[in-house]
Amino acid sequence: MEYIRWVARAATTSDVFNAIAEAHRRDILDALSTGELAVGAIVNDLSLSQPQVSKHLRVLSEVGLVRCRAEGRRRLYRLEPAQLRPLREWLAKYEQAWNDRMDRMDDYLKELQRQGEPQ
Amino acid sequence: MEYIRWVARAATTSDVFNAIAEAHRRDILDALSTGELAVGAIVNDLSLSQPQVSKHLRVLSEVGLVRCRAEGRRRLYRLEPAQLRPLREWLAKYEQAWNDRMDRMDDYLKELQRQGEPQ
DNA sequence: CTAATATATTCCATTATTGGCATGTGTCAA
DNA sequence: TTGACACATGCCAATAATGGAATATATTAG
Repeated sequence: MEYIRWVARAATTSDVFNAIAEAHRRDILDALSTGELAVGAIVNDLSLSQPQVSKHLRVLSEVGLVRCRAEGRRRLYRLEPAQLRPLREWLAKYEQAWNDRMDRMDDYLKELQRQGEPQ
Repeated sequence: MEYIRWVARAATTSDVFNAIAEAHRRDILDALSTGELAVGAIVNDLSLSQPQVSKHLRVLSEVGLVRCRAEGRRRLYRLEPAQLRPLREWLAKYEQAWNDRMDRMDDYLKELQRQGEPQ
């Protein structure tokens, strides 16, 4: 009797977090942050191969981070920054923890300062 | 004569972006956002296997997102939210693009409103 | 119509990542 | 000292993700 030992991984649910995990994809988003660009322009700007760029654009497109518009035989991609929202919101949950730490740091510095004062 | 056709991938430079790309690791960070936790507590809270949690904690540790403190035979992990900074900074670059879009949306809504007004 | 251009897609080899299981290591209790 | 407990690590199988090369598709130019 054989048992199944290997379980499928949590479907890579290609989400925004995964999309921006790749440095090349972040580079592409950075390039697009200045405005709409054709695929060829990205290829030149970043010195990546054309299929490489197309594939990364596909991933970015699937999570809604970029949108495409055809102009003649070119495809102009533009950033869709609103889709960074899940990331923003996730990060926001840590603002409090971050501020708390800063407060404690502040208290610590004040304590050092107080101890340095003459009696 | 053989040529090397397969190039090593850009060293996975396990960075913060990769660390938070995994949903389970985000779950762990979320659990730690309430305070220090032992490995066993995370295992119970998230219903993950112990080695699974330890491995994810290792990744998070390597990018500095968590820190570990020994107490007896337990390891207490705590969040190090300051290390989310690269993420914050990267995201900040898109604030402007995001605001611009919001402004345009605002203009658009105002335009709709204006058109709805009687002459 | 044909050729050239721009981009997408397919196929494939390689590497990375994940999770399960087993085991190692350190610490505490009896 | 021995055993139990808490955690880390190593090994392995499966699968995902990346990039290169070739090819398909669509659009424009001549």
